[in-house]
Formats: sequence, structure tokens, C-alpha cells
Amino acid sequence: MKRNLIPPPVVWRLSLYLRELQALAGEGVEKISSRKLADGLQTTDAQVRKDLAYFGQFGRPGVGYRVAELIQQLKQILNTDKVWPVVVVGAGDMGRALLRHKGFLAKGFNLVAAFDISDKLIGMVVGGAPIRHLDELQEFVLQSDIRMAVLAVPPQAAQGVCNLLCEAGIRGILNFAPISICAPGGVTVRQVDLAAHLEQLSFHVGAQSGPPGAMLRVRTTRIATER
Amino acid sequence: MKRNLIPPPVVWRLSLYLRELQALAGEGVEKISSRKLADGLQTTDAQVRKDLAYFGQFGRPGVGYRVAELIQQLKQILNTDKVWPVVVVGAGDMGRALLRHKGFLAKGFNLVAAFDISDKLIGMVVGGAPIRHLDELQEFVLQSDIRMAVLAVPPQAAQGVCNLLCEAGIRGILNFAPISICAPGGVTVRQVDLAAHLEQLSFHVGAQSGPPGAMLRVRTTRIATER
DNA sequence: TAGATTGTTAATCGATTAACAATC
DNA sequence: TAGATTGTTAATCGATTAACAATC
Repeated sequence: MKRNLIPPPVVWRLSLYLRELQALAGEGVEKISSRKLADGLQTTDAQVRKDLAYFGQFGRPGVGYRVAELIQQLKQILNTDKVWPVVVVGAGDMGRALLRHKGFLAKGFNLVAAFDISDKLIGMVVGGAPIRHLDELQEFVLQSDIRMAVLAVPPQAAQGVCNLLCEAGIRGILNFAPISICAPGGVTVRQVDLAAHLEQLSFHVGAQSGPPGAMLRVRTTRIATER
Repeated sequence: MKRNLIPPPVVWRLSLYLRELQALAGEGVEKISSRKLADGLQTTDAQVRKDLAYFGQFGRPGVGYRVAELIQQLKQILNTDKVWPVVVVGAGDMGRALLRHKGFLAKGFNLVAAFDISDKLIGMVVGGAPIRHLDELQEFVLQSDIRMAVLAVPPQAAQGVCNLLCEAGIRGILNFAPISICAPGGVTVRQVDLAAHLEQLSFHVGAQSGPPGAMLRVRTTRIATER
């Protein structure tokens, strides 16, 4: 498998192409050119063709790509033509929101169980997945041969849970904790830092404050949260 | 402002540096070299120095960078030295999880209100922010001079809400809907596609399925959700 | 056939890395 | 002073874009 040779931006765009193609399929579109696929995805026809060419020849000159066929090919490439069982570690607000999220399943990911240390959460079933005690994590992962995990724990706990997961044989971790974690070679870690995304926005939006009122009126302490 | 000249990867790493520096400050570290800052952040000392050099001279040869000072500088650059009021549109599971998330405020973002069309949600207060009817969105944004919005609506609704937001003068949108949206020039849109991140993991983790059992045992229909 | 569009190569562009004089 | 580390330039590397012969 010469997966190492493929530039990361290419793999990322594969996901975007797949998403777009699935939307098109939903609209009943049956074939599409690289140009049309590129439009709206802020890329170019050449980029689309070059990206796909890393993996094979999926189109026909003069015609374009068959939508249904390309979807299947991309799923095979991304390994989402089967459904992956995934564990969620941390069943706080973010973890539970992810568990409830309909849509992962259609993309090939089934959040089968969650793990936490809070007695208030353990025993709950959220989005169809039971929340169990963290102590049961490794046994569950090993027994069910789970390969992927979502990490939604507080930053201080992230590295420790990462270690547990890696020991248990997890091969891919999606980390929502705003801290960079280390995993042994062979384990892929992806970081999703929501605050960092907001910072990218504020950088581009610029320094122009709203009227002083808008900036000063904001609360510094939060009102106690309900439900 | 020559912000256009700065490569996007540089701005992104600025957020990572800031996050790391804030963690260091919490540990009481007072000064740090580009090498130490780069370690653990999967980058190099040269990259750190080059990135910072786009914005000025913040270190001292032979010494390094003062942590507290560099934090302040990075906040100024990213425009998070003041707190931005932000609206959340869509108060479903994801929207409410974001509203409850403590930690945005410390990063310079205050989720001041949410908007939805569901009567079940309107009137609730989540994470200190009231959920109001979508009809009130534009007036609120205009009156409070809000510049940034988080979009957490179903994909079909995303473009419509985006249009509303842009009309009301929003300048930055963080889009969680798994669909690519268009906004007029001057409005920055960032996409967060969680399923796409999982796909990147499955690509790297590879095609090796677990034992057939693990793949086949997964549910196809979800059990009705409790909380 | 004529028009459209692919796959692929070569040219351009942009980002990262290496190296080092300047400085604390 | 000697050791460390910066800011910055030049060299390398990698990714995107342009162009076009091949093909439907």
C-alpha cells in the first residue's frame, strides 16, 4: 500500500468530493465533469482530475464521471465502504452531542459506546450508545476489536486516555481536547480545535471592534447553566 | 493591513502556538525557545521563527521568547485580545453542546445568543445564552453589531441562513453543516466537517477490517434516544 | 464528425527547511 | 567570554496550475 506517497491535501479533498457527490446523487444527478465538481468546492477541474489520478482512472474523456460509481470508488479509497465501529471517550456535552448526531452512520461510522468516569452519566444511553465506565474501555476495545476512537475529555485527561487507547490497539483518534497529544507510530491522530477555528475567523474579520457597547457588554462570568 | 500576504498555514499555526503558550503559562513557564515551542507541536524551530517573523520581532537572540509577552502579541495578531460576541444559529445537539462549552470565553469568544425555529427550544437558556426565534436573528445581529456566527443547522438550511447572516453584516462564519456554502467577498467562511475528519482516519487506519463479527455486529437502525 | 472532457506531463507557484551572521 | 538562540536569506521541497494529446 503506497498510501504514504499521497499528499495529505489530496486525501482531504477526497472527502470533500465524496460529500459533494453524495449531495448530487441525492438530487438525482448521474454524471458530472471535473469542472462542475470543482465549482462550489473552491478548487479547479485540473485539481479534481489530478487528485483522482493518484488512485486510478474513474472518468471517461468527453463524458465525465458517473456519480454513483465515483462515490463507490471514493468510499473504497477512504475505507468507508464498510461501517467502522467507533468508541467515544468522554461523555460530556461534546461527547453526547456527537453520540446524538445522526449522520455519522451514513458516512460509515457507528458510535457504538461511550466511556466516562462520572456516575451521573454511566448507564445512560445516548444516541443508541451506552455510556460505560472508563475502566471498561480497554476490555471493550480489545474484545470488539475497535480501531477508531473519538476523544472528548478535558485537556488534562487527553494524553492519559490516548495512552490507554493506543495500548488497547486503537489505530485512529479524533481528538477534540484543545491540547496536542502524542501517540506511537502507526496511530493516526487528528485534532479538532474549535476555538482555533474561531481564531482564524477573528484574524480575517479584523480588529475593527463593533461599537464599544457590543464589546463591553459581553458577560465575563457565565450565568449558571440550565438543563 | 497586509493580511492577504500571509500564508494560511502560518495563521493556523499561530493558533497552535498560542494554545501551547497558554498551557505553558499555566505551568508557570516564563520563557521558551523556538525549539522547545516547536517540540510536541509537530513543527520545527525554524518554522516557528519564520511564522512569527511575518508579524514582527518578538524574541531575543540567546534567550528566546517571554511566554506572557508572546501570548499578548499573538492575541493582538489574531484579534482575540478583546472578547467577540458570537451568535449560534441552530440549537440542535451540536449547537447546544457548543453553547454549553466552557472555554470559548477564555479564548476570546462569547456565545451570546442562539437562534432556532423549534418551539421546543425557543425560550431555553443554554450555557448562559438564550435561544430565540430565527426571525429575530437579523435584528439582533444588526443591533448588537455582531460580526461572527456559528452555523449548526441542517445542511438544507445552511445556505439560507448564511445569506441572512451576510445581509445582517456578519463577517465570519464557522459552518458545522456538512455542505459547502457560499458567502460574498469579505465574509470568511470556515468549514468544520466532523465526518470528513473521521474519513481521514479511516483512510490512514486502512482497510483491515476487524474480525467479521465486529463489522457485522454494528446496528443499522439506531435505538430511540434517551437522555 | 465536432465538441467535450479526460489523464498526464511540464511549468509555475508557494511553503518548508537549512544555514548563518547578529545578538544577547 | 562562550554558549545559546534569534531573525533572515538562500536552497529545497512539495503542491497547484496550465496545457494538450488521447478518447469518448
